[in-house]
Amino acid sequence: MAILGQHKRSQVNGSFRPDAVGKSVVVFGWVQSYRDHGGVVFIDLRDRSGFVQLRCEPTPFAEAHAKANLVRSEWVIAARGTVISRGDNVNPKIPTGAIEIAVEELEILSEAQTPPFEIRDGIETNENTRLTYRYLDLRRPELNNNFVLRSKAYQITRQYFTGEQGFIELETPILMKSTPEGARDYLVPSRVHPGQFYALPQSPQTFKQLLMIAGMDRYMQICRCFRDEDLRADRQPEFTQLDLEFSFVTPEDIYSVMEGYVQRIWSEMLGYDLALPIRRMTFNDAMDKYGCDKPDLRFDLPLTDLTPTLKDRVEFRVFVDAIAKGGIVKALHLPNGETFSRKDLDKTFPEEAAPHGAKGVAWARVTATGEWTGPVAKGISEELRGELNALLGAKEGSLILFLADKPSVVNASLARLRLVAGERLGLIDANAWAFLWVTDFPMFEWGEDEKRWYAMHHPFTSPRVDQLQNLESDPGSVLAQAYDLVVNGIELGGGSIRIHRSDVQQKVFGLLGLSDEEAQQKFGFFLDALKYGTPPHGGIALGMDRMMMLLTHSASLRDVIAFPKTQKATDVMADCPSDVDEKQWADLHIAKRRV
RNA sequence: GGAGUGGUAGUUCAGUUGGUUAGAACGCUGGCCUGUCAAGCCAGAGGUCGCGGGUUCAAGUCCCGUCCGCUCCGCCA
Repeated sequence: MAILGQHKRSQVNGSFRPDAVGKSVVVFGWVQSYRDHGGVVFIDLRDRSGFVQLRCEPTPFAEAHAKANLVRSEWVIAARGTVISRGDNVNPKIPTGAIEIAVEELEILSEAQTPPFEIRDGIETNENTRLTYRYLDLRRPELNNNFVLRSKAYQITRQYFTGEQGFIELETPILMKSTPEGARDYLVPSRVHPGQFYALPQSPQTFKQLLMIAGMDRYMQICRCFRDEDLRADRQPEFTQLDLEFSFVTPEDIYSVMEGYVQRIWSEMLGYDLALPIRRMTFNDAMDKYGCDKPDLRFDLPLTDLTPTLKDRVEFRVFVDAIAKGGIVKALHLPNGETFSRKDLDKTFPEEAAPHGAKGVAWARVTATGEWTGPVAKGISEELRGELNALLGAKEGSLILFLADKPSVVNASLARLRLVAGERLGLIDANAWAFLWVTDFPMFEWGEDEKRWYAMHHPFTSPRVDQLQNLESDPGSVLAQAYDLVVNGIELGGGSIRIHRSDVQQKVFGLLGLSDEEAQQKFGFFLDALKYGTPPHGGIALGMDRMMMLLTHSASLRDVIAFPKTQKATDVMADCPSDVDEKQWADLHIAKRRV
């Protein structure tokens, strides 16, 4: 007689507690492990919720016991029996450890091959093997639980925005128009229109703005976005954004709604009480003090610009040359400098800084009398040294790291060294949450390669209204009404107040090197729409994958995406991308190029 | 496009200066065992050393090329 069909599942396996003792129950699951004592057989039966121990004795249920002798790891079985107390044999290490199920009937639903790796937490397995057998990797409790949490976060998100804050959830197209600027598009060839292509959205940017023009007022979507760029531990080619757009708002209104959101999420997901308001810092301050636009503020260790102090007063060759070429000299002051060995100075630090363009890392150690030792010491007068000690707060035992180069290299290198040093000095509290709004980004950055301005955020971002007059005369000085939300040094999201005037939008396109004709061809529909009564509006998008990475303390995005891609953007399980039939090529009017 | 790192049993790894039959742990298979819970004890099976080429009397080990995973730079409005 079959259990499935005759009986309903009583409860999930991880939920059994002493109050269930005496109940007749039916459970389903995978065999986590079996322990055959010759007589009694114990089976740990796992499902998504955890596992419960089954006890199979030869009498009086001989048939169930005989089947229990056959089962192996990862077989799928059903069991019917009675919950009993374990008496003196309680296992305090597991939630269901006070009880077990005395099995009366056991049914084998599915046998299983021996899996290529054990389905347990804490098993180190090659990423390639894990991804090839992703369905088995996902069966591991730790990974499995990430997706239970992800589902919970989605539910809280919808409740907060659509249930409480007046947003409506709307969908935007996946097949859309390819746009210039920004990341490389994934393209989809059109069968109906030979030689023409759709693009997958990098983000639904223009559509959500059109929804504001359409009077939707507040829009929310948990949407998939696609960018055909190279991958990182925190970057996948397809990823999920919480996409939001608000009408009739200032940045303050958006900060306020978002702060309420992250406070709610961190509270309900982790029981963490986030103090509001979230700290703010301008882009310029972030670059100046921390060398990057997403500083990890779980610890301080600020950078100090020494250029004005050193200019014309220093003989150390590297500094002199850098300043002469228009570069800068910045320092990272590390208290407890004795933590760092000569090997760190000669090898670790230069190797960490090199990928960011640094040709070397100069250093000085500070003695009890305020003297310096190390390569920099010679070129610095006693007076200047005293000034620098005061400026940096350096005292006995301090280590000072110097970088001299063009600003981009100095900042990127020292930002990296700051993280390395913070970690080595034990300054990073793994349980801390350092939230930060980075504000006042520049509108444009200069691109040397094509000798033109690029939008730092995106082309729809509004400049500060009081700087509109400088848009053409001095684009580099104009600040954007843009903001990023940073958590522990990770960019969780970003957004801006948008341009809602057709003439300003056209002017910005012009600055980005789009002729009126091109602008009309690429964005004509959008420029037209702006002319039909556009509410002032703005929005933000949060990376849901990155947020789950933070909430689950995962080291990689792959641990919070069910079916992620490898670093070469492939799916090794399904073997994708792959060849397609000649017929498909023909249907799409595409010819293979001879290579 | 570039840099680094790894690829040896099903899994994680060790493998010395190039030298006998490539090892360990876990897993797997069989046996024993009625209170285990990462069960225990006994026995056993299991290898294209990523792939191709080269040097050598001899290559897991050295050289060249190539493929794949991961981390990073470039790239990511």
